[in-house]
Amino acid sequence: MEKKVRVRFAPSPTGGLHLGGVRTVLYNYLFAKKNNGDFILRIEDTDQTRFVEGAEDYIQECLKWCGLIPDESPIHGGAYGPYRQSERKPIYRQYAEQLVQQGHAYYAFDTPDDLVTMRQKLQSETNPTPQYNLASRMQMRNSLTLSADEVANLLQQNEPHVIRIKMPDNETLTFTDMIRGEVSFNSSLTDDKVLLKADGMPTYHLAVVVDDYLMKISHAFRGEEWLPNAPVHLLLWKYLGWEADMPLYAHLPLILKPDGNGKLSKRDGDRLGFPVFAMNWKDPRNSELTTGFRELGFLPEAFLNMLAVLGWNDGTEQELYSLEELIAHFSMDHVHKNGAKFNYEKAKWFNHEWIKKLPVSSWSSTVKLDFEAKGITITDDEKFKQILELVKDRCTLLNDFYQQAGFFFQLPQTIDDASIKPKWNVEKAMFFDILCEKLMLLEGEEWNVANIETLFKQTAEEKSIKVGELQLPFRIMLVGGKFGPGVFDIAALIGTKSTIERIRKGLALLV
RNA sequence: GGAGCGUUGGUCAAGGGGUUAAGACACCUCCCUUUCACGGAGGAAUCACGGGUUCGAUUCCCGUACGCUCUACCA
Repeated sequence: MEKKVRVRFAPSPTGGLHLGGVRTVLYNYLFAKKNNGDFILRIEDTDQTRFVEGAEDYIQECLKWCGLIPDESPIHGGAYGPYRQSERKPIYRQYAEQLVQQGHAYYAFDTPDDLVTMRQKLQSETNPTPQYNLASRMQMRNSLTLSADEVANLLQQNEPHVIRIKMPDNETLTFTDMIRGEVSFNSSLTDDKVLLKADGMPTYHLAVVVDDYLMKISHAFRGEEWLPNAPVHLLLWKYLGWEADMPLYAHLPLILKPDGNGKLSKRDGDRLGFPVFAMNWKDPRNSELTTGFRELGFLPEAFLNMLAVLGWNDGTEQELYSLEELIAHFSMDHVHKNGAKFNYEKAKWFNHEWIKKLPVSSWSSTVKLDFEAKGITITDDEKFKQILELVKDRCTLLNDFYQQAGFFFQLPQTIDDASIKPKWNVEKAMFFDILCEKLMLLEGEEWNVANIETLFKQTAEEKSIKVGELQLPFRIMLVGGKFGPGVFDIAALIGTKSTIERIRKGLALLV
């Protein structure tokens, strides 16, 4: 019987959702969609000490912004709930106990101090990080070394304990990774990982296996950092008797820091001046705010597109993909094996391309919000869109529009008169005076780009001044600096009154 | 230290025994534009090293180097 493709989104809510996390979710999503499968959003909150208040909602909001999950929360829906690991505690205990009974796991009563002591005792030049493994387990306080009675007694007395897997001696464990092909490990080299913690919560190792089985997950994608732990998971599937149902694993390459080497971290973003989180994240523990791609003015389309091709491509020259196109083109065998350095310049390029590609109406409301936050009220939406259309070629981020188009709605705050003054003279002042008078005569429909330009050039000719020498002063008077679209376009859009007002203000400043 | 994984221009990368080794970002030059962009034309720049296998390796194999990840009652 063919198994339905079912993948999971399993972010851990320990604060923020970084690029790698979103990309893992994205590949999960693309693969599921491509194969008409389901996906499940599961919250891995097994680590209560790092679990952060509000992070769960944050993760959902990020994924909604990206368009990867529908508006109604999938955490609470679906047939395989509950989806929070903290709500599944009894389930994990049951399987952990089962493993103990089968002899594949054991109770360990060692205190944290005991572990430290063991590590110190065993530490040597050739073994800098001693493990709780077949070499040391028989010297520890566990159900392998204690008598059955003692163990029963300790359990009876609620003595704090964990359940650890008993790694077999010298077995070769092999599995096929969707990206890397056949990978094998020697079981002796992995330690006896804790499966169930003293607080009754499972570790990731137990939880993923149990959840993946119970939720009938067919494919599991996760970061490459999990590869060394795969043998533990493999063994668990085997010991629990579920080997036939084990999902296909894909260990995704890491996203690396742009400079130097190593995994990209939040700190790198702060240090180098770019975001690493999808959205703004305010850590409730210290009120520290980390800016996200969304708030910086990224389009979700661009964000996803950029992430998708950082580690995957379809073998063609295409670089711009919509979500639909990604679904159509995505294939796991084109996912790279090696990590990729994140390049913020390229990320911005993607955003610029998407600003140009998407209709203005699909993002104008976001820009409108930004304008309003900066004190500009938009009353005429049509005109607003017209303006955005005019300046979008020179905007890389949504937040750039304020700089590129704010002057359409308010007089320039400052005038870069230093750029005019060196070449300013009486003749030019007279030109602008005359220009104002002439411009005032243009009424109604006559106030358009072509007429303004003609008038401007005619007047320049009459005064025998080169048009080029007059355009820069005109621009600066209108917008305040050396930026913005064509001067005549600007004049046409801001209207007679405002144009003349700005010229007069400029002239007054240049006297 | 050990294990696993990786290594094509500065970055992202295509290709995968015979190629002028695609393309994109960034960079440089020029054109367009008397702002800045956009757009157009061009340029510089790459197969980590050493051995095999082969008529022929960037491509396959083995080593070496380098990098990364893991080596927790974190995920």
